Amino acid sequence: MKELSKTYDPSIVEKRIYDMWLEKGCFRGVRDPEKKPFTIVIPPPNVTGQLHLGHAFDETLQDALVRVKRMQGYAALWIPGTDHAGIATQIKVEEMLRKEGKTRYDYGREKFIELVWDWKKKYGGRIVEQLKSLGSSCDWDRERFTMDEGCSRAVREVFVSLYEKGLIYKGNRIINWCPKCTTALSDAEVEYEEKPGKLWNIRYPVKDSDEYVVVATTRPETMLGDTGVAVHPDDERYTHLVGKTCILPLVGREIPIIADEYVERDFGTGCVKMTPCHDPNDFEVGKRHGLEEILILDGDAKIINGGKYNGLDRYEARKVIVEDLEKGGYLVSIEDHIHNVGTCYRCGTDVEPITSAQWFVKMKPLAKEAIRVVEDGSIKFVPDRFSKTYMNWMNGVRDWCISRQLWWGHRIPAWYCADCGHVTVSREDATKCEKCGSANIRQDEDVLDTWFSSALWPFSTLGWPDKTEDLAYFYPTSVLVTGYDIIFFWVARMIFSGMEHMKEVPFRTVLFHGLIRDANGKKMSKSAGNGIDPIEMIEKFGADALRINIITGNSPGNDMRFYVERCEAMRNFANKIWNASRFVMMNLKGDEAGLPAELALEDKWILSKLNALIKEVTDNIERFELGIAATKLYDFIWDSFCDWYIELTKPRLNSGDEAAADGARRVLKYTLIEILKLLHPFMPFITEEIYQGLCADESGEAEPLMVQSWPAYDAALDFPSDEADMESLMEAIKAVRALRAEKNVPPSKKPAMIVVTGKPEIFAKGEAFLKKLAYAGEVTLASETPADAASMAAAVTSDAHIYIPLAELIDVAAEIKRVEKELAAGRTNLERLTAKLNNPGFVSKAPEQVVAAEREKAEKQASVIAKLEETLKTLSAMA
RNA sequence: GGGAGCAUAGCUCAGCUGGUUAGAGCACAUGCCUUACAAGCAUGGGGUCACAGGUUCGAGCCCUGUUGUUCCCACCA
Repeated sequence: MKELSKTYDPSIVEKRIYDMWLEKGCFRGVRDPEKKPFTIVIPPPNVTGQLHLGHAFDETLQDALVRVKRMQGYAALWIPGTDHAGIATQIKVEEMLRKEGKTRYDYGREKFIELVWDWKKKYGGRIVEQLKSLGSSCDWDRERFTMDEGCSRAVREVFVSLYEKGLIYKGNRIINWCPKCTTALSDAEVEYEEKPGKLWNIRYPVKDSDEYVVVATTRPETMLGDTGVAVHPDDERYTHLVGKTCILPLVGREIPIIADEYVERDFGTGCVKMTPCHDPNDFEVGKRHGLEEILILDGDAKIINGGKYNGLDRYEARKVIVEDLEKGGYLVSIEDHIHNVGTCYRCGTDVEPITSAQWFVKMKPLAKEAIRVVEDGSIKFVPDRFSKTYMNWMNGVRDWCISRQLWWGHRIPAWYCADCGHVTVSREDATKCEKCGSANIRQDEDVLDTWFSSALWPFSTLGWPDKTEDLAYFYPTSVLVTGYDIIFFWVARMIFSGMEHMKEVPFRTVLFHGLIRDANGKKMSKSAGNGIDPIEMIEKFGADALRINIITGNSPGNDMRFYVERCEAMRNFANKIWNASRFVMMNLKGDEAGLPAELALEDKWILSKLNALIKEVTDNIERFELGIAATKLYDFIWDSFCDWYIELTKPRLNSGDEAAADGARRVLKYTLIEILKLLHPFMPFITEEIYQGLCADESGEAEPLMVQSWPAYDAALDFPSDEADMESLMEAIKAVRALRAEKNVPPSKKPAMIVVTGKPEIFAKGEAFLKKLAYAGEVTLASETPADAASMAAAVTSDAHIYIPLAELIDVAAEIKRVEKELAAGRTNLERLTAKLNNPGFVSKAPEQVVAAEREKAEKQASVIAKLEETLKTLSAMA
């Protein structure tokens, strides 16, 4: 045993404990045929990122699960790593260059990529260090990076194999384009935002006629790319115009009027301008009708192919074009219109739909298995409602645009032959065209979507595409813990990737958590300045306080608000545990091992409660109800153990009866150790620190708590009747305390107490407790009401009637009022219970236990009422 | 337009399979420096569990509807 310092200082302890775990290799995931594997892969944070509360939430849940399973004897493995985060990282480095007045083009591709790697080496370790400060028990020897050699090989293998299966293709299609990041985006990377805008109604004259059609648009500049006007085939207003052409204002181009069912007759005029290159629907219609495709925006969203408007930014062009339309008499009206604008999820810029040659993953065939495994429960979502979200998306999934016009990322392994035009897609870097053998080939400039590599994470981190032993042992992973906000980006893509390449689910269960918001319920963000830095919380309150704060009071999938005050409360909890442990240890002799042969009533009470706690907490964790488990631990430790049991042991510890004191010491130690084990997954540092002190041998060493085995429920430690007896005593103590508090009797005043009870054997055991916890002087047990009862205050419980002579404090009138109030409440309750018990439906249909419990309650209540009535009678006689 | 969540104490939230008189933290009130802890102890006040129906012996929990609120998906130009 080693003495604990007077106060707990997490900033010193946490570092030391973490290093100890590392040094002893406690985090290592080791294949063991005797054990069952339990695997978690970390959702890789952006390598350039900083730890925020979202990560803290994520990592804490994972760490708690891994630590529990490790203690339960699984071969637990938690694989850490980081994501190269294509756009995010490239933007960061480009921002750095901009400060020097440079762009990536000043350096060129190769040099720029080198700069990013330098940046990664310099700052990539930061987030990893921050994860460690949380106490994450990752196997750091297996740390991975989505662009390391192995992951890159996996990406290459997946790309080529999907290409060979015809599941990856290159096509000219409408994609989302971010003009600021100058790259294509996938559908998932576009965030829609409702913005107030305008609807411009524009008149398009019909050729060789004085008729015209009026079309509406929210983006007038796109008219430069109009190559048709569409009406509904059954719309009689326009049937005579179908087949004719109109003259595009300002441009003068002759464009056909076509009929297509896509058009809603009831919206606006029922005429729609067709801009195949800049609207996904128009693109489809255009394909059906063979409309010309005219691209009018370049990568920076400046006008091209637009005559005099060329070179104007899209929004400048909009202004000028509206002015020109008005001047030309083409503008019919302008209406206010709220519409959903797609914005880039990385930079917030409005995205433009643009036709462009990009690489796509064909989703329909891959979705099939991905749907099946969630439908048939091979993968379980917690909470289950997210499976619905997932299904909706997967059922309507569209092809995934995977090419990005960036430099930082996995370059697409496709080489174009300048001689024969053939595209060589290859696992090895191609040096010649696979068709004509020409060396005049050039690799595709684009890189893959970041999420393409993260989709492979559950198996690429285990060595795939090699058939490694790790892969055979640890795959599929057990649980994936992540926020519901990346269900499409990541979870869905891992599932179909796992099914396609491993023919097996990537994980059995997905535990979704919500977002952490600020105290006002707003999303935390740097720009809003409302972010709370978890590192600051750790420094101030300790990692354990942050962890348990995040875990308690939250149920799976729900968002939570972050309150610094709660962190403080949990720091206080840590302090409580610390001090309780100090108390236990300062009383121990050091030779206590195991439970004593003789257990006192209070020992049986705490052990029985502990036993129930073990069962419940284990069950809760099994069901991923970590918040409930943590709350139960909090209540047990603070209330049952500290506020009651420790106080209950004090009489024995100080009694001078060595056998009795030894019994108390053993139970204290036993219970504390069990508590430390149960709490360890949630508060790993402080529990380990205490355990190291408590269990240190002569050399000052102890096996780490984190590798001890998880407490088990033990039927031999169930003492239901002793539990009830103890609680009867506690009830009496509380009643006396309440009485004293009401009458403002200070603890220094220790009046005699006469306990009238039908259960003297219990109260005989409880005499010392009444003295210690209810500040009693002399305690006398009696079977009859004392003759001078009228001059005493009385605390009444179902098993006892405790008379306290506090003559000078007795205000008969007030006492009568108090007793009457209590009596009224008791009668109301008894009526309720009686009504229930007289209800034949209840008695016949409710389970026996429930009925018995209600009956017992009624009996107790009746007994209390009788006692109160008696008291009232004596009081009345005095008045 | 489709889907989902939430609505419980002054505030923030728990409430696990329907079963006491609905809990916690913070805040509030009163009294205590009781030899582990004032970052503490004890006691107390505070709730029509959004509303309306229904199922059930029994509903905060299950069903239907209503209102408010948040989010996701779709994108009628």
